[in-house]
Amino acid sequence: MTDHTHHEACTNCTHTHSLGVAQDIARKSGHRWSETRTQVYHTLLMVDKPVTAYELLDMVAEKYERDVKPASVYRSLDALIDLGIIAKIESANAFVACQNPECEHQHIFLVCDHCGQIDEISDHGINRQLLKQAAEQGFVARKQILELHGECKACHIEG
Amino acid sequence: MTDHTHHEACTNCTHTHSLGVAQDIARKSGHRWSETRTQVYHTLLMVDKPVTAYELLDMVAEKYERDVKPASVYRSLDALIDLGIIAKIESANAFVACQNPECEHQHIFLVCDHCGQIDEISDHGINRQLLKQAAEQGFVARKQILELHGECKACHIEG
DNA sequence: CTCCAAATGTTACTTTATAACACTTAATCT
DNA sequence: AGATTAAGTGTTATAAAGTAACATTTGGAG
Ligand SMILES: [Zn+2]
Ligand SMILES: [Zn+2]
Ligand SMILES: [Zn+2]
Ligand SMILES: [Zn+2]
Repeated sequence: MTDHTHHEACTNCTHTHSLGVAQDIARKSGHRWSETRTQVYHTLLMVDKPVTAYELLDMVAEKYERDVKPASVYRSLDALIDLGIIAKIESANAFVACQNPECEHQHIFLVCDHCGQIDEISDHGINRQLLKQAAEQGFVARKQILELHGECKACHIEG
Repeated sequence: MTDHTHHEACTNCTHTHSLGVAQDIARKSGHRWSETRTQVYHTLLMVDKPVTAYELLDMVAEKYERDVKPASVYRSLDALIDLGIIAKIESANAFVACQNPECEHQHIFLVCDHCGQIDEISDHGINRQLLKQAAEQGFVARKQILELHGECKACHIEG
């Protein structure tokens, strides 16, 4: 219970909790945890906006001074997606940490094409309605990809 | 008015109408039309399911016996998307002809992960609701990417 | 028939993502 | 603590998806 070495690396941020949660989720669902996954997830938490796998690779490489390779990053990303604690923005080939790892996750992403920042809609009614409509057409939906592109509040006011 | 050479190429299918419509839409919106666009669009209409740009490239190359290049295919695809007569399935890096080119197009795609076929939900209420929710958070949405993955009716029955 | 912006042909390249296989390690069980 | 082993990583190479740049051609308007 005291062996949280991968948490101790970061003393000046608020993500230790998230990392602990991530690890717990991983163990509960039969996945292992690892140094690479910690680094990838922690970096994603830090940037707090969608980044591509290769951008992430560069960040991890610099921050942890290692020569991490694409395959490793993609493997970690796959695992984190499996755990439901990060998500891929399909329309941007980018990855982002979920805002609330413990909640349901059929995300509705609002992607600002101006600043790259994203927000989420957390109205599960829409998710349910989609499921229902699909079911009425005989379609069994397992995953929803919902991404709106446009301009966020901040960018819209400025621009 | 009699110069529809690019239509006449196909005598045993029902797409001549769609091709004519496409051409009209293109002209109205200031785009030109071209042989490559005809071929790309016609091939997409024929397959009637999502295909990647490179699959499409191979089909066009074989069907029209030409050495078409990626850049050309992508250019045509971009143009056809601009016209609103085809759509990209972001979560599959694939392209598909719209079922009804003349209608509004904020598509809701149902992608069968088993057979690759797609269907659409045509409940515009969902699109409106998304727009509204986004607006309430100060987000101005210009484009919606809505893709549900799962199993279509046919595949679900078969098991 | 002329004209020229729009589109294409071509080459080379970037970005995104995965396969294969030897090696290492996290978690479990003595 | 030490052994066990499936899960995960390192590494190399390559596939798949998409774009830049620039010379050439062409759709369609006048
Ligand atoms: Zn931290
Ligand atoms: Zn913005
Ligand atoms: Zn035809
Ligand atoms: Zn199916």
